Amino acid sequence: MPDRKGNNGDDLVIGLDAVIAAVTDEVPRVLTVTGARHELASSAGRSPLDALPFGPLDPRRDVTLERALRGWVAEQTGLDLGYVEQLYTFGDRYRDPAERAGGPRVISVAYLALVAERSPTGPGEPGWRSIYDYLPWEDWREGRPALIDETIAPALGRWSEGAPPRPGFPDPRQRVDITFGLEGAPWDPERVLERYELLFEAGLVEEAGRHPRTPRTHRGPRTGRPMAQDHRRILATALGRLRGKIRYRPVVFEMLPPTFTLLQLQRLVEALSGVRLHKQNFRRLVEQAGLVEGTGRYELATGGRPAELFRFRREVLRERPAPGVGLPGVLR
Amino acid sequence: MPDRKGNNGDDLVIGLDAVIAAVTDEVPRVLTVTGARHELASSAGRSPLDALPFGPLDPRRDVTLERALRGWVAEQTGLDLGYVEQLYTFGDRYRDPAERAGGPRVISVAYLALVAERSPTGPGEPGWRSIYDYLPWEDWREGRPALIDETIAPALGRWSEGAPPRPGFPDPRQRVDITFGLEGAPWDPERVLERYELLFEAGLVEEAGRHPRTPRTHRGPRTGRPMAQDHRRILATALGRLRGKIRYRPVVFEMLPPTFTLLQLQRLVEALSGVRLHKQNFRRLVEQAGLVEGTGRYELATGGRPAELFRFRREVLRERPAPGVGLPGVLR
DNA sequence: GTCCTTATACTCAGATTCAGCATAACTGGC
DNA sequence: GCCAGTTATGCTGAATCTGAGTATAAGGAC
Repeated sequence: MPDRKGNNGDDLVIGLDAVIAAVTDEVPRVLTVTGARHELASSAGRSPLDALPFGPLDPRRDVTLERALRGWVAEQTGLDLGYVEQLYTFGDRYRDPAERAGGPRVISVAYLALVAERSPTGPGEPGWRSIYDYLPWEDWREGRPALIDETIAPALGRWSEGAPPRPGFPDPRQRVDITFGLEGAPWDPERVLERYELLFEAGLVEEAGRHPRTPRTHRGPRTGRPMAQDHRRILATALGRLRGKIRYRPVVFEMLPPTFTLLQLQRLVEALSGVRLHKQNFRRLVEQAGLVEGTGRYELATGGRPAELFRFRREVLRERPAPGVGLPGVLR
Repeated sequence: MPDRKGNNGDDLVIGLDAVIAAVTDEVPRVLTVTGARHELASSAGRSPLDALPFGPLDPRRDVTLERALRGWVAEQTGLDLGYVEQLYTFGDRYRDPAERAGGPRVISVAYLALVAERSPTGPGEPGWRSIYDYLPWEDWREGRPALIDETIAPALGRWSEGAPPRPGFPDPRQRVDITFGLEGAPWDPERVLERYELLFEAGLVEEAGRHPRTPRTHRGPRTGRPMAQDHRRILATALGRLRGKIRYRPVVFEMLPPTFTLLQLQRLVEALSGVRLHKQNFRRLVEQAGLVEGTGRYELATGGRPAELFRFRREVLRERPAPGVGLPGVLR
């Protein structure tokens, strides 16, 4: 594989970052790579950080950004991506630490891809890792994570006392409660990015310490597994977007086999949204939205009564204004 | 103003395109520029096309993409942008026709900005133009636009007969009906981009004819006012996104004066979404969502009973999971 | 068979939405 | 001052949707 850098030998590079998500064993996973090919500039002998798969754009050859992404993902991991959507373009200066050493400015166009998990192959030690390893406060399926009560809430409480009030934000104390669902405030599964950014501001993620210009971080406990560069921010963006999207577009079916039981579908949505759903209501909503149709075949290994196998009705994709799985019946 | 090109003298440029939207006189408008500074490469003596304001990124100086955008918008138009959000990054090859003549590959990060309309100042003849000049089929406030029945529907009908079936799409006839709300299908205000792309595929917008690789376009009647490059596609993306967003985030208040009547607010939402709303229900929804609070002052020049002036309750921005104006009571 | 487990059908109360009707408060014409 | 016209605002009843169950079905292990 030639090292075709999207670089033009000067001071600007466009990169394509991929958040490739799958769910197995009710764990939402993301494909990450580790190792030197991302020159992560860890000063001391720190172990190399996990990174999202990354590929350059070749302005001369790549016809579209998305096609370029599909191309190098296939090359590097052997994965043939199905559903792909553009997420966001990240371009802050110094988001790649190498820029400080005179490296080129790197603008990354991030994409979100959904696949049914398969084993990737290829160089760079790619592997599937739980998204909740990186964002452990996001999984509320077993109730509020202990991490929040034991670590995050106290640390944010201390931070909010000394935090300067910011224009456009309510007072920091209230902001913490609302963002993390404390003090009776409801938990909003979609505010993933807001939560990550609050933790970053409060110095509670390792990445915050890397930024020299960060105002006196309180150096509280570091939560979650860190990633290279701003990749954890990108991951948070992706999870938030995905959680929002499943409510109004039927994207989750991309992550399932052609036929599935309704409980499989429900567990998938729960894994991604991080909350539990009411079974009977979930079934009702999915069925009467016309998203699925029964096949007449049955899954027998349920541990109980056999479950009918359903398939996704692809027709609805272009049929109704806004179907989507919805989150019917979030249990509180 | 120095001609600081974001270009690095080589084969790749990052540009920032701005869709700056405002509403006056119940007409949603977009700020456009015309003229030679966009070297639109019109071969013959065609009049120069309207374009979105565009500025380069200086990789050495600009700290963030958004700040760069705010900077040159202020320089070029005198506008101080309030609400700004990143829209999408456009990077197809040849989206800038100058690329064919050996020009650099231009990747554009498009932003959506909302302002209360003011007169811009600056070079390049900027001006506010109705968004529905460019996308006239999107305004259903007076019922289905005659343009659809008289021109678009017949032309798309002819096209759909000869169109090749595409994988993942239902048959072309059905796709046309669903996308444009024909044959009893509901009109979905948010599918702006889908509609533009369908018209493009069918050769019903002028831009389609510019692409040499477009498969035999049917050369039907050209609808809507064309724009430079792929700017009309960007505008369609922006309008679709905005229509979706007002349903779940209270962004429209950025486009209003500090105090306003509920009818002003309703007319604004109607102008953007392109449909009429049920007055009493709109009022009820907005009020009980806690989005506004009365000021006790009244607007007398209503032509009838005076209307109370309200102000936006900024607190809700970080309060509730998902407020937003919503489209309560779309009249059918 | 009994017990355990999961699947699926059905119910019922409460909340929300839709579509109006009714009334209030102003202006302008006379 | 009264009337017609206009806009604002309050309120209601039906239809629909949602939340949280109860009840029943149908498999496996023993």
